[in-house]
Amino acid sequence: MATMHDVARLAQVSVSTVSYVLTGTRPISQATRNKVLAAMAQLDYQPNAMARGLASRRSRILGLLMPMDERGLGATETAFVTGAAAAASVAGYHLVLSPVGGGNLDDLRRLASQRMLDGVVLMEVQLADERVTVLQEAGVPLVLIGRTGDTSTLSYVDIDFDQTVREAVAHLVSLGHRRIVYVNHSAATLASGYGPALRTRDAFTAAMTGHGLEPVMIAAEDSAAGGRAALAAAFAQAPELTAVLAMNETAIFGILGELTGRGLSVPDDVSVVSMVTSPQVAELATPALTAMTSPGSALGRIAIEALTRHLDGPADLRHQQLLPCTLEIRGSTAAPRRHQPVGADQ
Amino acid sequence: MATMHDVARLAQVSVSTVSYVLTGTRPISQATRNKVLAAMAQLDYQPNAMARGLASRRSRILGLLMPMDERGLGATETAFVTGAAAAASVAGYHLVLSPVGGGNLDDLRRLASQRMLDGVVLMEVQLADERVTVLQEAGVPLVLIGRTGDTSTLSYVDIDFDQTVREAVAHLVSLGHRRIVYVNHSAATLASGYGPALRTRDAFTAAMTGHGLEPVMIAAEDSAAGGRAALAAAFAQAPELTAVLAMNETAIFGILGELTGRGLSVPDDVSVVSMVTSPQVAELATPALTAMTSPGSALGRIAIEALTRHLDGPADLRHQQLLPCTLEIRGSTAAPRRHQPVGADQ
DNA sequence: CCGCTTCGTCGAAACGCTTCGACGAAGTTC
DNA sequence: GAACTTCGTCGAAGCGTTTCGACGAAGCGG
Repeated sequence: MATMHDVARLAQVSVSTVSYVLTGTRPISQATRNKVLAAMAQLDYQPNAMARGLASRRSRILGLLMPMDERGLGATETAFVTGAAAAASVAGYHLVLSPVGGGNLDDLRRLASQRMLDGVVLMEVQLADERVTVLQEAGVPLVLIGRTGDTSTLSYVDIDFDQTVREAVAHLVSLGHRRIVYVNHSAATLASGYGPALRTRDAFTAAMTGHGLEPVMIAAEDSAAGGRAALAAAFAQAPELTAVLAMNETAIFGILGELTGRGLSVPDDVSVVSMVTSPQVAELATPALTAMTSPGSALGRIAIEALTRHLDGPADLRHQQLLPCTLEIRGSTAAPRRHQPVGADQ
Repeated sequence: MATMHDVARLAQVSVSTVSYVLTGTRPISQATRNKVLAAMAQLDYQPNAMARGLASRRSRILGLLMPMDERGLGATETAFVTGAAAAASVAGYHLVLSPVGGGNLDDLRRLASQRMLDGVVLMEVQLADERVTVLQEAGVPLVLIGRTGDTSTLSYVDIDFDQTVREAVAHLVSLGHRRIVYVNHSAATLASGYGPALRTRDAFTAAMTGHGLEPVMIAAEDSAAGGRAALAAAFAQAPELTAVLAMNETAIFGILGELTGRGLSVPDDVSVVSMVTSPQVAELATPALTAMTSPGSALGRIAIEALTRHLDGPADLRHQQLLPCTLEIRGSTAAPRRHQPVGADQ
């Protein structure tokens, strides 16, 4: 494996000149540059990443920190990852995937102090997330996917849950639905401070109230069975419901199954909108689900772009951006079969 | 940030002694070791990964090379990734996610020559895969998930498609099915030399022939529509079919939809087995799919373990292992409604 | 044409670690 | 007790870059 010395010798210049050609840190005459470039090509030279990292104190490696507590990633999280990987590659960075659970803060501290990561994207951020503190103390540049409770000082990208819920509700209301039930994540998830669950809850209340409707909400365990149970609970609480808005990607197939089991047809009897869902999953259902499609890979990409801009550029600006999910109308929503007269829900 | 020099000074020993304490390369007396350890703790010392990598010529970084041609990863591929990430973390390695498509072999060459990766796990291996050659030439230790055509010299982990298909067919046959159709990936995918498609095709032929049955196979595009079309083709070719074995995870929901559309019930009229499927996806269908569950995260884990063993251990053995998918019986298979007399299919 | 900046290049000192050879001090062997 | 080992430690030489100060050679204003 050729080193810079070899290149310098062959091109008959000093090592530093070769370095300047490579990094562009100082002006080099065209003639010299060509000599060096030729020598590099001839020797098939590739700079040694470790040496470069040591000398320059920048590894050109970014970390993607994802908790692995739960069993596997959903389609949305996977999209974060692939989007981030692609963007990092484009920006000339490497992306290391670090499964650091919420528990092992020490591992995180160690990782941050190793000076291997130029910066970090943090996934699945909780409203109060200690990992943020640890990383900030270690002085590692940081971008969140998701938000903490106090968003003032940090860079983040997140889904615009407010806007997303508003659009979903507007879609259903415009079809004529008045009695809409929101199926959220489980009570335990809510209690743990899971941002999306909390924000959509509030957004749903606001959106429904805005339309002069009563917000009905049910918590569902993250499973098909949870979905079935939630739907039963929903009917108990609001027998005349005509539409379900579901945040819980895992539960939604249980909801559909239970609906069919009760002899109700989708969308004729009950309309269903799935929130923060990937098209792939939405297409799996029969009928295909009208869904708020999450901007998954865009989130990953934008997070990485914000991070690299921060690292490469001189400006130290923080980047805060919300992306709404986009409404994709498929077969699971329609006007309610029997039009509910306005006010019938009280 | 404290360096080794700081530790050495505080502990009143030489730098090399500190290094030996850290790496265990040479014997160090207990007294000295304790002094050093105390100094490290007091200074909150973390070794600098880049410096260590440069000096030792081992980065403790592994690469996971996944092509990103297609739109996103399926649940099975995602499981590879998370399994690999977790295993790498356990083994004390970092895992970088490199989206190197089939096209940019130069990128791969560059990556391999940067000496940043101690070893590499290659996903989505084709029967004839140039990436393998490139990596071998660069001298990068390599483990495949999947297999090339010539398996003699390489380390790999793969699904045991033979065994998987055999079990799936045996399950259906034991229920009384005689007329079984295999829905494979698209003709284009077959032609491109996609191993799983080719191996399952052959395995299906063998398994059916072994039972004295005629193997009927259909290629389906990777989409719900592709599944619908495939099922139509299947009925054209074998009107009396009572069971479908589907390799194509994407197409299977189309198959189910088309079945329902034709007024056929699953599993009463037609049984469906999904091959190489994750439980999450299998649970999404109604009824939940009987499936051959892919050992996704185990594959990722084992690949990484084989790689790290090769790197850390002295033995230079190659690791070749096949894992079968496991049959998980859910609601989509049953005995055919009208028992087919033996030999009815000729 | 003299002092000034700018340009292009060089040599050398880091960067923070590993590893090799060396070398006393002890312990062993006859 | 002389001749060897073994043990524990040290100093120094890398590992392959980047980066800083320096320094001739031009280019330029006055």
